[in-house]
Amino acid sequence: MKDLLQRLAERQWQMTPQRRVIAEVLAGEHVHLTADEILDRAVERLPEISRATAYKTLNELVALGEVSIITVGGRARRYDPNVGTPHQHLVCEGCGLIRDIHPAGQTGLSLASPESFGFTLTGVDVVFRGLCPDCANNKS
Amino acid sequence: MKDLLQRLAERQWQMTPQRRVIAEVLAGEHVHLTADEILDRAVERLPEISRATAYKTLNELVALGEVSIITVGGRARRYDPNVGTPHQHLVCEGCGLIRDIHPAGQTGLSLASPESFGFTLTGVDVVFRGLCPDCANNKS
DNA sequence: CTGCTTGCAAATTGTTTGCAACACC
DNA sequence: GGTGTTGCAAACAATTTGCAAGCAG
Repeated sequence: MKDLLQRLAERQWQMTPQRRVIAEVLAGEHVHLTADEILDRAVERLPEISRATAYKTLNELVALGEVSIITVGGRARRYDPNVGTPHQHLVCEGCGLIRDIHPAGQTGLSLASPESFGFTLTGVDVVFRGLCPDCANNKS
Repeated sequence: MKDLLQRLAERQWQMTPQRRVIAEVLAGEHVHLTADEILDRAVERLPEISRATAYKTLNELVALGEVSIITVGGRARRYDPNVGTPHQHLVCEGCGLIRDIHPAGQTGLSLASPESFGFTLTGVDVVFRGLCPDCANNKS
């Protein structure tokens, strides 16, 4: 799948320095960051970017469907730029680290119709929880 | 599985009027409420209960492992008293309704070891997203 | 008396919004 | 000049905390 910046260009999304930096931060990291972490990294590259702009940009990317929000326990939302590649998440309950999992086996998790209560299904989120090796060692 | 109040009594959890009301609200509803909704229902039964107490009580129940938090999109956390019975969630993206699903087929969702990055797995959350019949009809 | 629970109010955290200033065609 | 973007500060929402007062053993 194409790069986030490429996809945005194709969609004629108006590019600005602030927006580019946000998109670059999202595309460049393989973990899933909170809005604040994204802002921190964006500020390193472009010190005059403001919090409001970061939030507005992120919300727009979500509205465009180019980024999705994953909420796993913690207080703050995290943003996942990896749409288009179906994947699941593996969350460390110790340190909050989130890894992407690209399932090898059958992904076709679905719901039998008698169980679906008449819902029109649009997606499934799967989150594995556990302890990463580091946290497993440091635990009492 | 036993009732939440029974389990709490067995664990010698100190009972108070406020705590009982919170536990009753949790046990009595089959949907998953936010802290505010729980507080509203608790206030109906016990008007002098305070928000801080509701939060403290909920956090304690979570710490005890008798209630779990589910975070699905929306801003506020929701509390799930239905621990002990493995189940999944079906969330309406229109109105936020959450239903429990007790899977008939394969429950044993697991991770192949080459994919687990050395994590010690403790659980899996599965959330189906879709539109409930009402919201599907009212949609443009 | 001692320890845990409660309630108020204030603090924190995460996110959104109103609005004036700006940049770009 | 009009449309859309930015940044500040203030508003908001959800949750947590400090602390004095209350209750139970």
